[in-house]
Amino acid sequence: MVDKKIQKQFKELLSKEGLKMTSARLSVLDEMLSNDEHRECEEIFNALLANGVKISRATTYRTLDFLVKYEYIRKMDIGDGKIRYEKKLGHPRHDHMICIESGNIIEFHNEAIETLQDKIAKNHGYKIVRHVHQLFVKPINKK
Amino acid sequence: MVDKKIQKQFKELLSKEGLKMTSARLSVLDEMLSNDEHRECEEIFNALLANGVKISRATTYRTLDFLVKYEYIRKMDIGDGKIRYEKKLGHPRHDHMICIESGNIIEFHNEAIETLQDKIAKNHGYKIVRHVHQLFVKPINKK
DNA sequence: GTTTATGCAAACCTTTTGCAAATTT
DNA sequence: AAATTTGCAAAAGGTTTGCATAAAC
Repeated sequence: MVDKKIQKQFKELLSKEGLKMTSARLSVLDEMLSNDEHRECEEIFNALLANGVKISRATTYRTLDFLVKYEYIRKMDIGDGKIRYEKKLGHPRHDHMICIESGNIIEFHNEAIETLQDKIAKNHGYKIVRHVHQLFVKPINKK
Repeated sequence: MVDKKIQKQFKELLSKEGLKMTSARLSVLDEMLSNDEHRECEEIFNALLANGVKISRATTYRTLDFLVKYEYIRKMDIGDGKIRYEKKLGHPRHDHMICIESGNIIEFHNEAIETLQDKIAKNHGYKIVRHVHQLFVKPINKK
């Protein structure tokens, strides 16, 4: 179950938009905050059903959108035709390294790269709003 | 029209796979090599039609796949639900900076970042096969 | 009691596919 | 002549949408 404090903030965000706090929305929030995987909507939807939550795919999609908007979660696209969602709240900033053999997703963060990125944007007269940095890798010892 | 040398190499690559050189394939190659934009299949298909090339969407998709495989072009996905293709042959390695206000795509390259990336992968026991690095930016003077 | 949310199924949109007809070698 | 390619339209796959019913305020 979601922490009471978080639940309260969630309700306030919803109200601010004229939206209602429903059990479906709370279930999706709960599901997303208690899992650190990078999952597709379909997987999240199935996890909810498996936990006995009565919800539809449509509501799952709609709620994930809201959670992305308010930065509870992040939407990621590694270009394989599947969109994944991951927990963002209380999760440190990071980028992704994807093993092309196992499909494993490893998180990394490098301050020096971030600094260089900012410099590049600045040199062109821009500032970075967000970025995507993905390394597709394979184990060193393999051919 | 495509350079004779390139056309010959293209034909050889095709033969090597038991594929035939057709006017449709040559037209797509020509269209892709003579344009530096980052375009969707639909835009490329329409450009071909506008140039009087008789081709179908299906063949355009099929040929783009072949061109990606043999590195004449690159497939890119900036996560907006549209897949774009850009010329790769004779085009230097680069990453992308996308202006979220104008949609403009600016290319950049930074050797120091590449070195850091390689180091990160290596530290995890991996080597990089390819990477995606996209900076979503907005002009500095805007709010 | 109003208003918003939900579930369902249909619609969407881009990409892929099966197959008969056309083109290439 | 044999083999591959093409165009067409249908299928696919994931996401969105319209609408009547249900739930929240």
